[in-house]
Amino acid sequence: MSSNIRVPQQERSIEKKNKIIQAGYELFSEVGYYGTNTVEIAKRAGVSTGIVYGYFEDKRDILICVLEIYIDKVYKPLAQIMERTSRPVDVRKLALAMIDKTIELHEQNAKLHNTLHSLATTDEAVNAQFISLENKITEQASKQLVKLGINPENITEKVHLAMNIVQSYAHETVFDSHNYIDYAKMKELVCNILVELLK
Amino acid sequence: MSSNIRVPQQERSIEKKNKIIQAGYELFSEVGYYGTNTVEIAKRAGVSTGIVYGYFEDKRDILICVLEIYIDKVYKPLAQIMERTSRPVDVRKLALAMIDKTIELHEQNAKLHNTLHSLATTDEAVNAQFISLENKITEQASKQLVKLGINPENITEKVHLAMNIVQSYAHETVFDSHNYIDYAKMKELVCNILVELLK
Amino acid sequence: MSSNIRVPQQERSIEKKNKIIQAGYELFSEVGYYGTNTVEIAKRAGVSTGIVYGYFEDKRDILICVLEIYIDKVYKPLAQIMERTSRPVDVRKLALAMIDKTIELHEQNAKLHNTLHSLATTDEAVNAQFISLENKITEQASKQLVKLGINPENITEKVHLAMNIVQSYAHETVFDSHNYIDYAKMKELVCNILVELLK
Amino acid sequence: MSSNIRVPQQERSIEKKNKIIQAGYELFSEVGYYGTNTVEIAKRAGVSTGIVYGYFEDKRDILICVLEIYIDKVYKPLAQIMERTSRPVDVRKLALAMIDKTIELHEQNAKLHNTLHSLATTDEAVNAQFISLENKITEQASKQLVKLGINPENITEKVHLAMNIVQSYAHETVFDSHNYIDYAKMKELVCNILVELLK
DNA sequence: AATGAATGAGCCTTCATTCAT
DNA sequence: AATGAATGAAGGCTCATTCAT
Repeated sequence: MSSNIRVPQQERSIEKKNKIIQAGYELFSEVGYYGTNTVEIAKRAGVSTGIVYGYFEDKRDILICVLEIYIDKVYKPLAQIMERTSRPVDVRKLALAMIDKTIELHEQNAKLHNTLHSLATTDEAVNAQFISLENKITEQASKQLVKLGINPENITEKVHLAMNIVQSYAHETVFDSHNYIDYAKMKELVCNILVELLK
Repeated sequence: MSSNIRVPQQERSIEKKNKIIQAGYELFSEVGYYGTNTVEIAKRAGVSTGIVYGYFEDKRDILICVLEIYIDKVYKPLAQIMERTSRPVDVRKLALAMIDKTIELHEQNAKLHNTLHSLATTDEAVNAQFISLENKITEQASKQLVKLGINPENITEKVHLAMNIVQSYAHETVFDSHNYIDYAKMKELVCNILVELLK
Repeated sequence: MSSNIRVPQQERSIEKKNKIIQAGYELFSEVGYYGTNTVEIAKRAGVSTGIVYGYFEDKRDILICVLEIYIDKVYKPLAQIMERTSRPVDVRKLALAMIDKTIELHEQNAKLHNTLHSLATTDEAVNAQFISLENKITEQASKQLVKLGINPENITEKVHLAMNIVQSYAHETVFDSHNYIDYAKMKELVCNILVELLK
Repeated sequence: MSSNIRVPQQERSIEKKNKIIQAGYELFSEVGYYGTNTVEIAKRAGVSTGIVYGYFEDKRDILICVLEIYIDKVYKPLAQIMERTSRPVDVRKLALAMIDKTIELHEQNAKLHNTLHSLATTDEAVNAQFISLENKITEQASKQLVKLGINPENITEKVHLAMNIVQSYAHETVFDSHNYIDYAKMKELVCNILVELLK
């Protein structure tokens, strides 16, 4: 029963719940969801196995909470950049800021990102969360750009596409796997594309 | 021991090995790597559980083979499109062809793609294969484009970026999760970007 | 240690202990001993988990107390019927009264009865309590019947057997599982047997 | 899936399945259903834990099979006594035979009987099996008695009641818990009742 | 006397892998 | 080369009991 799950109101409890989520965050990042077991999560969080099930329905429930944290971590900084942008917009500068922040976020979360994305294939709730995240980002950015005077024609498609391109690029850069690629040059290309797209 | 693994020379054996790989391919696609067990793979392949370990070292070894097949399936059709393109190049037409083929490939393999990508996070060999695939595609496409008269400046970066953008778009379209997106319009945008990038 | 178990002398404490026993009574009845957990008992009793172990040694100890209550609930009403019977005895009427009361008791306690009986198999103390209950009933009824002028020959055996037969019948009736049985007719047969037995 | 459960056709397999059931039979008898764990069942059966789940869906499934065996063990001998009785019927002799056989059966199975009966409270399938057993015995005995010339009036009720009385008595005797009871005398009383009931 | 969060042993079950045939 | 029954370690989860407050 979901009703048996503790909704921690005391500070200490919230702290403990967060510790477990944090432990899950780390372990899922390091060795994936299936490479992590509940005993390990408990150990890392510094609690007993049993109490984990005092705070979470099951292992998947921890994942869902980790996902929430992840989404917050990713969404907020990007939203902030958009919010803080004011007229007149320097699209190139804005693009650059978004790229750099996305890279930074990816550096911290790339492995978890992959793990979560793969689980989205089998878990509808996880998938739904991801979709909703993209919705939120696209919507917020679109509105803000229009407000800032960007041509509103097909703005949603443009922004969504821009987001994907930036994501792709950040992923590339972080994993830095292709040594024949000049990532600085590529960044410039990405910037150009974004500028062109939103002009 | 790797030395105990049969290298099937007899026709029948090769056939059987391929059946197992095919079964793995299907099951990993349908329910993911961790949702598949070896008994199920054997059953689907129409062989005994035991013999699976006559052809493969372990479950992961099947995955590696599935990955090879996957890579072939994805690489060849795209390479073919490039090969068959001849002067004078209509970049827009070529871009469109690549997009459509990528979408088609994604439609058939998207779930497996996700599964494999996530495993790449924890399995270096899987990761390496993916990187090598991208290398191959980029390299081949770059050479061909140069041969066809496209401006060779930063061609590798351009092609790689183009690839990523197409991938992103294909993924979006196939999963079609954002109902506020006009995917036809977005495709046009993608085409424009590619044309601009490679002109 | 048994010495750490509080013997509640304060009214409030006794009340609380009884509440726990009552909660145990209900839950053991509803879902059996193994289907009940101590957290649930505490919740139903309106006390904390911890304090349960202030009043009881362990979960089994609660069971023992529930058993005592159960025995009282069953013994007293039957004893009363015997006590209140006076000369001249109408054996048929008495038999009927006992049958009806036994049915009534069974209706309220049949599931707990089963649960307790099964535990008697593995728990000697539980078993002893049951035996002692039957002893008490048999003894009291025998004495009373003799006092009322019933033939004392083998009276203990007769009474004990009569008890068992009534029990059996009550169980049948309450669970009413065999739809081919005319329970009213069977009741008549039981009555006849008892009358014949005690004449 | 039930389809994954091996239906053992090979002799060896049947043997092994029976060994597991036998182990369950013994352990459930000795320490009850909840006092038995699957590792113990496997150990006693001389097999591994895993293979238990090759033959049975889960622990409860073993119970169901044990129940089937139990029912056979109880039903067949009693049915046989009825079958082998021929005209002219000596009801007292028949009653005695049934009593003695019931006692014998109880001696071997009383503890399991209790365990199963208690589980019937929480498990509808177990309960249904018990009811069906009683149905079978009653029906068969009734038919046979009528065939043998016993007065058919209310025969079902009479037989069912007789069964219950014999059961009760057997239970008493086997557990021999009341040392003030002369069980031989009581047996005589039971016989008288049965003779009277069926005359 | 009381709370309820915390503990951790133990349970049922799964599944990659091995082995007797 | 092939079978599929068998193994047993490991995982998720529960719950009687304890303990810090």
